Amino acid sequence: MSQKIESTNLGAPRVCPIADALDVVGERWSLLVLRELGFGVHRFKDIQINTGAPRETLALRLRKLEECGVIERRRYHDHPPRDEYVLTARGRELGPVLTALREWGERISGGAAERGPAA
Amino acid sequence: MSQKIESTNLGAPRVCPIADALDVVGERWSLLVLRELGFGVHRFKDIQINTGAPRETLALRLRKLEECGVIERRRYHDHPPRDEYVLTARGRELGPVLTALREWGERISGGAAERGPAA
DNA sequence: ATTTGTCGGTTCGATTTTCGAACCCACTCA
DNA sequence: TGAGTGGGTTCGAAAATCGAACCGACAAAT
Repeated sequence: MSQKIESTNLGAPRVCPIADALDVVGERWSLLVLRELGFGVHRFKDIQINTGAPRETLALRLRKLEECGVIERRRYHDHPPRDEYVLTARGRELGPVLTALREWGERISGGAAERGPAA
Repeated sequence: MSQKIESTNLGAPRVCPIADALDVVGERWSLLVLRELGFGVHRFKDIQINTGAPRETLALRLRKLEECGVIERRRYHDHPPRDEYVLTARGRELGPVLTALREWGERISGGAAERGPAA
């Protein structure tokens, strides 16, 4: 971040791909959901326990991520209908975000690193 | 993300550096604030306009980021007291997160890339 | 000299989001 | 048969965010 960018005060919020990305994955729990999928955890109950997300919020997040093409559902049981969730190619492209967050998080907590998704 | 990780259901949310990182920067507006500082925008009013954050929320975020050692205040005027905000070394280490988000955001929106902070 | 405008907040009620408890139904298992 | 599981949904409570208004110390305009 040594590159200096002119401040841009256009009187309106800056239009920026970072903001676009955060519109999709910036809500509470979304990135942790994606972390779990990357770890190979795909079922609602498991995602819910591992992230700590409340079930309704998790259901909302999964729905939104699916609508945005980041994840998709796969039926693993028909009676009753049971879906698991997997990353799409687009979702997998968020790997570098998660990796960067993990590396920064390791620095600030200085704790034991947990094996995470490789970029 | 080709590496397969065993699911871990310990009955409690997973302890993970990603979650630690999101505790610091995962709140609404925080990463956009850091984006602005990386762009060389340091003053409250400018950050506020460029991010679109409401002023109270922005004040809260700046305070928290300062407490977490991600940013610091610098006095640029004494009467009245006026501070601007700069990234600490720790804050600059979030560059890869912002870069990864930008790159992903560019993919999903397919729009014109805006010059952003270099990692 | 006076008035208006700017800045960086703070205050506060309204709105939105998140949360936790309870409920639902279709199964599976003891 | 009754208890448990899974993936939700419902709903009121709690928390977070928001937008409007206010504040005081200046600076700029008149």
